[in-house]
Amino acid sequence: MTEVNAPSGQGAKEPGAKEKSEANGMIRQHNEQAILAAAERVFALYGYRGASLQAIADRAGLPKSNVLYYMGSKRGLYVRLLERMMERWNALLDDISVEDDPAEVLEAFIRSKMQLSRRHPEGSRLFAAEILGGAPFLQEYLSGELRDWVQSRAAVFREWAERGLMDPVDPILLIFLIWSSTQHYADFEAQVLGITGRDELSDSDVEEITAFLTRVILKGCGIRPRHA
Amino acid sequence: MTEVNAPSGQGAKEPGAKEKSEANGMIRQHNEQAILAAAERVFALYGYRGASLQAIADRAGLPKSNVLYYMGSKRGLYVRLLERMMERWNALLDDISVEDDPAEVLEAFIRSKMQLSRRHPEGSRLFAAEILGGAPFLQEYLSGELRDWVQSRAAVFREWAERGLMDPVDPILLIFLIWSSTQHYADFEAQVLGITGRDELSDSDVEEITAFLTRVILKGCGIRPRHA
DNA sequence: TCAGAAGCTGACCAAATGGTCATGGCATAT
DNA sequence: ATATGCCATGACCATTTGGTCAGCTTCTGA
Repeated sequence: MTEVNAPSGQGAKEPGAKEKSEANGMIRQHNEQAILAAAERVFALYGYRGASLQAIADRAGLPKSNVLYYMGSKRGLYVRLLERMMERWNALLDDISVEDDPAEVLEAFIRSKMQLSRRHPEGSRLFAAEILGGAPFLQEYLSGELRDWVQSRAAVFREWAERGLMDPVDPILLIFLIWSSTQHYADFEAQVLGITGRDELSDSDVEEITAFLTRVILKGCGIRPRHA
Repeated sequence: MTEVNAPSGQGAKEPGAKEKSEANGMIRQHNEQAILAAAERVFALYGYRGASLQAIADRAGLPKSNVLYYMGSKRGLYVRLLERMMERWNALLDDISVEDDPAEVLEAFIRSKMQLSRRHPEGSRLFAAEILGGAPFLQEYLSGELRDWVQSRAAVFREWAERGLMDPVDPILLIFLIWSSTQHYADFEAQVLGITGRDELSDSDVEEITAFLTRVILKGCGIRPRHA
């Protein structure tokens, strides 16, 4: 269920997080959204420790107390953002079967991962910062849920290889290759923009990158570009 | 010259950084090394803002004052680490010519980049954290020196493509692909270990990864695996 | 032997940190 | 009107931050 665990200490009471029956005031929803967006940006930029509630509050246009009022604590806010990002991440971990077409599956895989990086660059960077810092909050998720998912996907890839539909490459390394090469365009955006001399990536840039990665990776694994 | 520029403010006097003629005391050298190593780790874990001099001092086994005494300021220490990392990085940006063998060049490229991630994981993560935070200190380097290097390499790749030695893929995207897929094993080490269930990557693991990346990327670009 | 420099560090500082709380505003239901 | 509950926030707190400095020890050269 994508449960994020804190490395120590138990959760404090969080007034804003207790489901509020329903019919949340619009003001509340609006403010919560503003805080979450601001926090995602600030945490992504500075990491968990480097981020300050003051900076988040400023960016959300609210007093610091208000942020605490809604989110309870810095840690709670951070965990909530991580969980939101893990949900997005999980949403594209769809199921596949040995009967599917390798080319189609891998292309969809690359494309949806690329879209995730593009649609939620701040969230992607937040995730990256968390891993970079040793994944103190996500360790359990990584070695649990996510690991299982990777293993099951790897089994399918291996079966494909045995049926001669692709080269017998290490399927886990292949997954890492796809993750890293797509994630790169969110996490290292500053580098990409600096080197290419742009000030942002357009939709067509992203399309081109997706096509490039699909082409090179599929060919590199000996997958014919489309089923007949 | 790999000069790192601060985003604002001018450098303060740094007693420890002024070249000390030569014959630096062994104590000094030892302490400086301890501080640099500790700082690299702490900055990599928590980012620039999240890192505290106290944490660095503790890890180096020295009082906080001593860290300031050697390094002058937090900013100075950080810049120095970035410069050291950029030097290592530059060391593997060797020259190539259109006459070289594509397979050899790309394999060496992948291998040396992989070695960098392996030999200096903390430095790699420090670099990643800097880029993640928008590259406030490295922007100039990225859009200057590094950009030039990329462009010159790209020209060679294009020429190879025209001679039919490789597919006509976008050379810049190819460079990004190699950077991201190798960098991944330093920056996302926590994820890689969590998913594979190991507690560290052995030399043979690294060798296997290098072989995998070389194989897939070369084949993916239509480069025959070795010159005759 | 001794003066001066270099190495080192505890005490201290203003500023910023995450978090608490008493209070005030403002709707709706009585 | 008046009471009730949520919304909102300024004032405040202990702790930690990066950085300074006076004064200590240790080394070096004459």
